[in-house]
Amino acid sequence: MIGLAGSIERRNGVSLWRQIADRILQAIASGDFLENAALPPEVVLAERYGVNRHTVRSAIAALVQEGVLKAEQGRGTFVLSRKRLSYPIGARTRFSTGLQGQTTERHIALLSSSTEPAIRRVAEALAIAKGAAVIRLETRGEADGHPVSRATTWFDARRFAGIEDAMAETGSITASLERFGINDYLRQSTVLSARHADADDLAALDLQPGAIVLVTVAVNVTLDGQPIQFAEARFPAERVELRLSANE
Amino acid sequence: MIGLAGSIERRNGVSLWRQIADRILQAIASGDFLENAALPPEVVLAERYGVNRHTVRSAIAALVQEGVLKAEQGRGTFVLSRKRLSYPIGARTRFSTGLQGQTTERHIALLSSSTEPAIRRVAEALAIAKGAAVIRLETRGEADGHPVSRATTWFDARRFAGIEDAMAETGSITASLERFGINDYLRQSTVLSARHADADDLAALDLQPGAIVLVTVAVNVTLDGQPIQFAEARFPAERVELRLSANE
DNA sequence: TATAGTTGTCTATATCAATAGACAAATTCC
DNA sequence: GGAATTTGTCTATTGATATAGACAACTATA
Repeated sequence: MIGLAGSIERRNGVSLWRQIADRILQAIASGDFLENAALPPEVVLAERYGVNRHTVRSAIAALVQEGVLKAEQGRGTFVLSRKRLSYPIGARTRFSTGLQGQTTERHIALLSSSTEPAIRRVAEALAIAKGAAVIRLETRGEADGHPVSRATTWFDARRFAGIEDAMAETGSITASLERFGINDYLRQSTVLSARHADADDLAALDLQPGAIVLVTVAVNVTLDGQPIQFAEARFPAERVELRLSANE
Repeated sequence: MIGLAGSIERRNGVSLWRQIADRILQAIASGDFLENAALPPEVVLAERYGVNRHTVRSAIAALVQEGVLKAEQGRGTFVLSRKRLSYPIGARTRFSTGLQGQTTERHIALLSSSTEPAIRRVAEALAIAKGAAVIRLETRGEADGHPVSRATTWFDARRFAGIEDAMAETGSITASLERFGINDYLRQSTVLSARHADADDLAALDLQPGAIVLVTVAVNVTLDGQPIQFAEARFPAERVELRLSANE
């Protein structure tokens, strides 16, 4: 459904207020409301969704808490935050350059790093032996101070020893790979899915529980096709959309 | 998070049993369980997620209802359904050819059609005047008898008058466009997001309420760049993943 | 200054969600 | 046959979710 409409389901394990909050977020993110625009009054929303006014209030309260809406007694409820960020995905997907023009500042924060044996899917993606040592980086992408992605990245530990230090210093995957003599790389494959955010995502992305994350699982390769990086990234669906560009 | 793990959130508007059902679905879809494999016993799952056994039972009951699991008293609970379908997206995205090899039969069912004035976003996408007549098709993609997508598609009514009949006959967008002299077309842009399924999606895709859908908004163009089709498609996240291929 | 329109707060009630414990029923395996 | 394991059913209790109605507090404007 496009727009604010679409009906609401009961007894599904998702509370009515959460469903309504989702709808409102969706409408705002799709640009159905201008910034600072007033939402329809609570009574109208309640009637539109066929629920009690208090239920609508719960949804609004959650979004106010989240910083998306601002309620003013006597006046109305107003939209604070803007459209979703549009994150481009293609052969030359790069975090920083992808958000140019939409944000003034962006970087990748290294949350933690570790060395571990590769589980099957990591080993297959990187074309190394199962159980071989890999470096795992836990990172968060930030734009203008807001978290926009949460990623887990694996590198072959033999080839990229110390890449965690490079990441911590530079805040950029591209810059870190340059230190290992890789000046260009391509995205070989991306697989896309979606799910509810787990506790880790919620904390790192500053989400309200119940939020949805888009999940990309990707392999980056050198120009001659050698896999160098395997990553699972989570994007908050209410703040980010993914744009697949035909060119590149 | 990769796997069955990842913790559970309380007081978020999404019930615990729904969150656990999501996790189990995710794990099955990612291939963590073979077909006919036994799930860990309820007591184990309850401990793993830190909830009461009855809560796990609610999650399992929902999945049994949905046809994903089968519970047998005294024996265990078993996985019925298979891995997710992997739907490729690229410059030459086609419904039928994309699922070749994964399914034996697929077609697009026309649910309804209508002619209406173009709203702003449709007009912009098709590069026609706002309010100009467009044909809207409501369709469902089916593979081996199971619904895998639900789409709303718009065409310029002047250029594609009667395309709804072609769709009803052929069950294919590609075949229908051929009747209008279009033998090849490219996907110009795809924008990807995710949200909870609304009532319409739930019914058309045979989903349990609370399910998540992946949403693609795409424009198809002729080889010389003329927009011919604008579409919003919804895919059940628990049954379909989107694969972005580097080539094409 | 009234009045209409809006958000905020309160009380009450019913249903759903989650926990807790106990035991029955079916299966598997010794 | 008997023990261990597993799912199925039942009762009871607590807190979250949703409905209902009434009224207060604040804003804008006629």
